Amino acid sequence: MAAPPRSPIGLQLARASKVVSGAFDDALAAAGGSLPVWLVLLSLKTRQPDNQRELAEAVGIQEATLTHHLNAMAAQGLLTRERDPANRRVHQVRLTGRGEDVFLRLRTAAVEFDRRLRGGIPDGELEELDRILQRLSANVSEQANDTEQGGAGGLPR
Amino acid sequence: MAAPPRSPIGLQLARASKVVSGAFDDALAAAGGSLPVWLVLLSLKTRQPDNQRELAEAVGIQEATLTHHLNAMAAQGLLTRERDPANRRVHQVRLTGRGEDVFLRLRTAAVEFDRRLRGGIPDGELEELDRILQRLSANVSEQANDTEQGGAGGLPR
DNA sequence: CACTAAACATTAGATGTCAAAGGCTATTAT
DNA sequence: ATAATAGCCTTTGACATCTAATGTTTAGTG
Repeated sequence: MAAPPRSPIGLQLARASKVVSGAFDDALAAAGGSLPVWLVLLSLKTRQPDNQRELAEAVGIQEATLTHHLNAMAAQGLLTRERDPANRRVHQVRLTGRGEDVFLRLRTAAVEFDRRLRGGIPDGELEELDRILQRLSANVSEQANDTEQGGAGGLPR
Repeated sequence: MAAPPRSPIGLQLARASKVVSGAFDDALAAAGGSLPVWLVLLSLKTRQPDNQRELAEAVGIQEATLTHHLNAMAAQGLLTRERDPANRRVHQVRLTGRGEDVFLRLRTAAVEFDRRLRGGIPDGELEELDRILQRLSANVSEQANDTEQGGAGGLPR
C-alpha cells in the first residue's frame, strides 16, 4: 500500500549494528587487534573464567569458535594454554606479557571509540537505549510466552 | 577519575543485534528461507534495481556476496538471470513463480516476527530507538567529526 | 573393577561475509 | 577504426561463525 508498515525495527537494528561494529573493528585494527581478540582479552581480564566454556560464554561465542581464536592468539604469543594438573580436562588460559601489552593498547582504542560513539548523546537517552535493547532481546528469546518482563530486567547471571 | 564502568554502548548494541537477528534467522528458516534470501527477495520486490550493484546496495552487502546468493537462488529456481540485450554488461534478475511463492511465505514470517519483536513497546519508544541508532551510526561514520566538544551542537547530516 | 555417563575441548564441514584481482562489454578519445 | 577508459559482474582467497561429530579425561554406579 501507499504507506507500508513502519520499517521493521529488526532491520534498523541490524543495519546500525553493522555500521557501528564495522567502525569498531577498524579502530581495533588500527591498534593492532580485532574484535574477537579484544573480547577474549577483556573477558580474561575482567572475569576469571575457570574453563573455556565459561570464557566462550563471556565472549558470546561458541566453544568451537573460541578454540579457533585461542589457537591464533597462542600462535601470536598473546597467551598460553596448559592442562590443569588438578583436572586434566581443563585447559588453563593465561595471558603472556605480550598479551597484557596488547590488552592495554586495545583498551585505549576501545575507550576512545566509546567516547566517539556516544558523543553528544545524553546519558539518559543511552540508558533508554539500553533498556529498549534488553526488551527487544527478551521479546524474541526462548521464553516467547508473554510480556511479564516489567521493570528492571536484571542481569542474567 | 575512575571512569564509571558504564558498559560500552557498542557492546550492548552488538549483543542485542546478535540475539535479535539470530531469532529472525530461525523464524525465516522455519518458513524455508534465510536472512539473505529474504533481503534479496524484498529488495527485488520493493525496488526495481537496474543492475546488481543497486541490488547489493539495497540489501546492504557487497556485490561479490550478492553474486554468491544469486547463484544459489537461481540453482533453487527462485529467480533467473539473463544479459540485458540493450546493455550486455547487465544481468537482469527476475523472480520466478516459485520465487514469488517463497517471497510471500517469508513475508508472512517477517511480519509475524516484527510483531513479536515490538510486542508491548510503545511506538514512541521505537521512534526514539530509531533516532538514537541513526545518531550512533552517524557518530562513527567516515565524517570524522574530530571534536565532540561543543555539546549537542551541530550534528552533521 | 569395569561400564557408563558427564564434562571439557577440538576437529570437520557449512554458511555468510569482505577485499582484491580478473574478465567481459560499452563508451569515449584520438 | 583503434586504443584507452569506465562500468558491471564474477572469481579467488581469507575470516568468523555455527552445528555436529569426535576425542580425552573424570566421576558415578553396580
